[in-house]
Amino acid sequence: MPQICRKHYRQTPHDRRQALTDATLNLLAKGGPEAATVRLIAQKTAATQGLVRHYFSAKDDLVATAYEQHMTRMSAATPAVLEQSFHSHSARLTAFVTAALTPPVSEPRGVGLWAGFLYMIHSIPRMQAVHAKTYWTFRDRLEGLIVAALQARDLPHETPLSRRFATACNGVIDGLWPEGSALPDGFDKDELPEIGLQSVGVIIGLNLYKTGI
Amino acid sequence: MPQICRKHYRQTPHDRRQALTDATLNLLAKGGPEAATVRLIAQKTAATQGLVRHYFSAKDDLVATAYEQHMTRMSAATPAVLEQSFHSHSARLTAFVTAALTPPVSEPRGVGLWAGFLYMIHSIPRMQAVHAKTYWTFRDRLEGLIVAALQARDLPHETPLSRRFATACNGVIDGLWPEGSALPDGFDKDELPEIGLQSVGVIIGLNLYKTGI
DNA sequence: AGATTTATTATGCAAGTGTATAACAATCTT
DNA sequence: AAGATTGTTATACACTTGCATAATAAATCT
Repeated sequence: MPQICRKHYRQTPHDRRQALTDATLNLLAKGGPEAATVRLIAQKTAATQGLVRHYFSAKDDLVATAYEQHMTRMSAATPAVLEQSFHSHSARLTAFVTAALTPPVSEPRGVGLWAGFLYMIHSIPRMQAVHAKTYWTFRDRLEGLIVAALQARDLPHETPLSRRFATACNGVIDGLWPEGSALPDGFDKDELPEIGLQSVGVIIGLNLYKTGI
Repeated sequence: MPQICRKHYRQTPHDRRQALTDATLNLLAKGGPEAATVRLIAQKTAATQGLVRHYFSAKDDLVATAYEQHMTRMSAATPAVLEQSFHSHSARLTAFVTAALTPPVSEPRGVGLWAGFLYMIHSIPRMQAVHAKTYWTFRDRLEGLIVAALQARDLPHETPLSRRFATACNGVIDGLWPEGSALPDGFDKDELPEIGLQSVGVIIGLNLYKTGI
């Protein structure tokens, strides 16, 4: 039934899928689940809705894929700072915590995405698995850094204690960045990272703030 | 055009509005913005969509009213524990923090609601105002308790320091309860409140955990 | 008791939603 | 170069959404 078709460019499947998931994330972050319609996603990618269906079996598939991609990126961003060499284990921990509380990891977009995905985490098993995996991975990595820092100073670091430390510090980190996003004008630029670093330090009993020893 | 109307019961405007906002909150918490449709809300209340429109000028009005009501309840629940008498300022602070990290304040529902409202906080001015007000009120109340507890022990409590303490402690509180909700099986029952209390204590330099001195 | 106001229902409507399908264009195979 | 495959488009469909309206029941007023 379609009579006239314009010429069109053909992109690689990888680029198309990437563009679609990116557009999904952008729309979700800005306007929530209600804004991320298939038509809008297609439009932002200069594609058509039919194309979306061609690359993803359903909308849920697209959204779950986008979530997976986002979490993977986030998970990779924070530990990336550990690639450098540090003069102490405390400095490594400091860099890690700071990275988690400053852009690009702690961008306002992230809160919108987190909120937009929250319901689906409960209903879509695939997303629940991704969430759990990334959360535990992050916390375990944090725990490892904490243990190393404590060990270097001959401080107690046995397992149940270190796990509590990691959970608490993770809570601080997860608690601070939404504040800045929901109340953009409520805090100074560096206020939240500073507070987070100081809190993490005092929780585990090391002075991380400023000195980084 | 309607021919036959069944008998119906007439409720007080207050009850009707209350039932409608309650149903809105329940649906929002469980299924997010997409699930909170006018028809479903009406159905859960044994009402019709026309009634919704009769009591609320538009869906935004209903949702904003529901949010306002939820936040008001939450704001009232935590300070309610302060009605009792305490033998020390530290004990007051301990009770306050504990209340904020245990049900009914820290119920799983709350996270869903918070996530469901997040976008609207940005787009609907009325909701932004409610959010900002309740947040600052909570933090200020927390700061007041912290100052009192520090003062009683002759510890430093000047303004810029106490504000940082309050922001950090608020971050801990806000960071811990979503964890338990997004990963229901990940933590023991009392684990998060304990960790929160210990963290808050160590941040301000008082041992709140267990002793409550 | 009759009139008026308010609450409630039933129904309708235009717009938007995700999904489905068939025609067409670009690329790959041989 | 012809055929097969796959990417791409246009269009249609059934369904849901929020909102609007007219009829009717219940309550209030005088």
